[in-house]
Amino acid sequence: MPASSLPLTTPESYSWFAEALLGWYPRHRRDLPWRHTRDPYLIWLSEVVLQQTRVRQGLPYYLTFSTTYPTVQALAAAPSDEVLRHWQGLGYYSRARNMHHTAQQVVAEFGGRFPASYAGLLQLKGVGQYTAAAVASFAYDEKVAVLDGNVYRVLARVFGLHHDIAAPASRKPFQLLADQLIPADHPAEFNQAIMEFGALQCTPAKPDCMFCPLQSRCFAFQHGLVAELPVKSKAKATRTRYFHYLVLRHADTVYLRKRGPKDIWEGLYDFALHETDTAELPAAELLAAVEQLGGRVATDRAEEPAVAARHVLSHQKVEARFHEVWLSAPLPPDTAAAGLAAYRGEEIEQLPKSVLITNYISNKQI
DNA sequence: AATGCGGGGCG
DNA sequence: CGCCCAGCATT
Repeated sequence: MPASSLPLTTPESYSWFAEALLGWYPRHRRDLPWRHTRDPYLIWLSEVVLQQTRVRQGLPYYLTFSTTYPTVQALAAAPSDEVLRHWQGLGYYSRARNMHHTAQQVVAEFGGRFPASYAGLLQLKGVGQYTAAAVASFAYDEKVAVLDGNVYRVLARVFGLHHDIAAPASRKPFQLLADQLIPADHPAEFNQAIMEFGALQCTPAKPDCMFCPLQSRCFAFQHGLVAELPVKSKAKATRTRYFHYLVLRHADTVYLRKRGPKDIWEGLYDFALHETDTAELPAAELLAAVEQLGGRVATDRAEEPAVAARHVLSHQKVEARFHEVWLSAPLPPDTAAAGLAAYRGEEIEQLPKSVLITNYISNKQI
C-alpha cells in the first residue's frame, strides 16, 4: 500500500475538506427529528440510541423515548424495568441502564441541567468521547470533532490513513486530523456533515465515488484503494453456547427471573436456564434440573417436545432449546435463590426480554 | 491493550 | 456467511 498522503502542513491548507462537506451536506442531509432541537437532553438521548446502531433501526426507539419521556426529569422518574422494556430489541442494554442512571444523576446533582461542556459531559456514565463531542457540538456549538465509524472511514480514505481502526492507539492520528479539519465557525454543521457523508456517500461497501465531491482529492480513489481502506483487523471468532430453558408452568403462570451481571442480556428477564456443552439435553438431566429447583413435575400432562431456536450475537451464537415443563405445585419459596418468580401472561408482556425470549413467547402464545 | 456487549441489514 | 453500524465500560 502506498504511504499516507497526509501532508504536514498548516490547518489553513485543509480548508477544502470542510468546504466540500459543508457544500454537500445541505443538499443531501436527511430530515431527522433530533436535528430540529438544541435541547441537550434530546440530543444526548438520540446519541445514546444511535451508538453502534443504524439510524433506521434507532429512529423508532428515539421517537418512543422522546415521546414517553419528554424531559430528563420524566426519564429519571421512570421505573428501570419500564426503561428497559422500551429499549427491548435494540441491544447493548447497558446503554439503557447507563442512560437511566445518568438521567437520575443530572436531576439529582445538576438540577436537571446537562453539563455545558465536552469535559463535563464526558464525566457522565455511558458518555464517551464520541457522545460528549456530539452533544457539546450539536447543543452548545463547542468546537470538538466527533470520531465515529463514519469519520474513521471518510478520513482513512480521503487522507490515506492506514492505521488499524480496530486498535485503540489509532484513535490519536485520526483525532489529530479531525481536530485540524473542523472549522471554528461551523463545528456542529461539520460534525453532522462528515457523519452524514460517511453514512450516505462514503459507505463501507460500494461507496458512490463517481459522484463524490472529494473524488479528485481522495487518496483512496486516486490510488485504487477504496476497498482496502479503512484498515480494520478482524475480530475474534465467536463461540457457541447451548442454552436449555426450563419453561416452568403452573396454573396460569410461568416462572421467570431477571438476568444478572457479567453475561449477556443483563437486566432482562428469561426462564430458568440450564447451560450445557452440547446441543442435546438428556431427559434425566432435564428432570434433575427441575428437581434441583424444587419443581414437582405433573405426570398427567403430556410434555411438549423442546422448541429449538438459534440466536446470533456479535460475539457468540446461542443455540437454545425451550423445554416446557408443567408443575403439579408452585415452586417452593426458597427458589428465590435462583431468582425465579411466577408471572401471568399480561405481566410477562410488560417485562423487558431479549429478542430470543420474545420470539419464543410470541410463537408459543403463552 | 484487550475483551464483552445486540440486533438488523447488506452484499 | 462476514461485515458494519452516530461506542462504552471494564479489566
